[in-house]
Amino acid sequence: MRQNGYGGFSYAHLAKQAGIRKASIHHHFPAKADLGLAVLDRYADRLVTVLDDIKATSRTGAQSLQACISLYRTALDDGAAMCLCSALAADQSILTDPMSAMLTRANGKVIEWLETVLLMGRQDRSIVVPGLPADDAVAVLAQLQGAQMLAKASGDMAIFDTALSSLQARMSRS
Amino acid sequence: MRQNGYGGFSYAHLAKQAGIRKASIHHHFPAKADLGLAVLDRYADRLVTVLDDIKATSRTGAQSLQACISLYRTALDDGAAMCLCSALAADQSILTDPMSAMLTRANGKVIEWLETVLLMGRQDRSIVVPGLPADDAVAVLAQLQGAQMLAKASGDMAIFDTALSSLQARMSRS
DNA sequence: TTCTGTCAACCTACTAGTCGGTAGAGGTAT
DNA sequence: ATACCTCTACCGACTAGTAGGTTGACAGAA
Repeated sequence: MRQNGYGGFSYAHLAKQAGIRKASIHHHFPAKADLGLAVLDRYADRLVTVLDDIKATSRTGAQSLQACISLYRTALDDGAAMCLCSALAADQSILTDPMSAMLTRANGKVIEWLETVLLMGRQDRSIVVPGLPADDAVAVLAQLQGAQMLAKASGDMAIFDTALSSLQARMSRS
Repeated sequence: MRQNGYGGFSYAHLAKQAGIRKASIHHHFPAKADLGLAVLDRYADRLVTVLDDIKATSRTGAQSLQACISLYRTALDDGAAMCLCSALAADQSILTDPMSAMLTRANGKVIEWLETVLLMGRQDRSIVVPGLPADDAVAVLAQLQGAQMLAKASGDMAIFDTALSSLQARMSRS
């Protein structure tokens, strides 16, 4: 799903990779939407866990944000994939309502996390936050996801870091 | 293509909307990739034209950038669609090489335009440009495309403006 | 121990429908 | 006559999804 989007992967393709038959997947996930929802649910859970781990082991807000950026760069996987939330956004028109709602919730969780990190960074003077942290958090997520898209589209991973240059400029080295 | 991506639209769907048969489209565009390339080519041309028009009728860099933001907001079409370059990025894995190359070129054109606008804005003091305009242009495009994605994913168009808050903060009112 | 029933997991084989693409007939305007 | 365009009818491959059978592990009773 992260490589080809929601409409771009099939039970047949999945079955071949897993070494089982299509029907066996249908046994566990009757409809494609069930599988999609389960994958997104697990993804959102894991993402929150990783982000919370980052915050727990970082001393400054900038350190947290830097680790988050690295996470999104790694998720690019040399242009093969992107963050699931970005990949699903493009296929939003074919998503079921539960999936669409969970996608919004997942994005919301990341935005919340970014907001706390920006607040922390403002307090410890490691990040420059011009406006409301709640608004800026949305802007940062947009820049992260947009950077992934530009890098994936061109196949040039260096674009990812360039697209985050204005964000890096707001952070102090540590 | 802007609504459902490259893999998400079909000759059958297109034929029904156009009121002709599938085969007639194949007469003009033998393969789907031919149609995709033609659409992207025309899109890139028109985009450049519109952007140049904007620059010609704007007095300051900020005015140009503001008009560009409006353009991307309009392109969202209440969450139904997004910029073709963003829509294609998600389907990058199924794009033919010519399409992929043209996508990169199209993004490059926009980045070039943004760079000149940022330079202008820096000169007339209407935009704050922290680092290299060439790098910042990539960052701005990432933020624009990311803002579209977040807004489309949630169905809430207000998210688009929120995601551009940090960009707006760098521009002077006019 | 051994028989029996239950259950999840998996399989083969199939459905209806869609995908991109093709062959060739027929119409139409120059 | 000859391009040019649109059509009907079709192809093989693929899509999600279903029906029904096989396997093996486990639980309880004789």
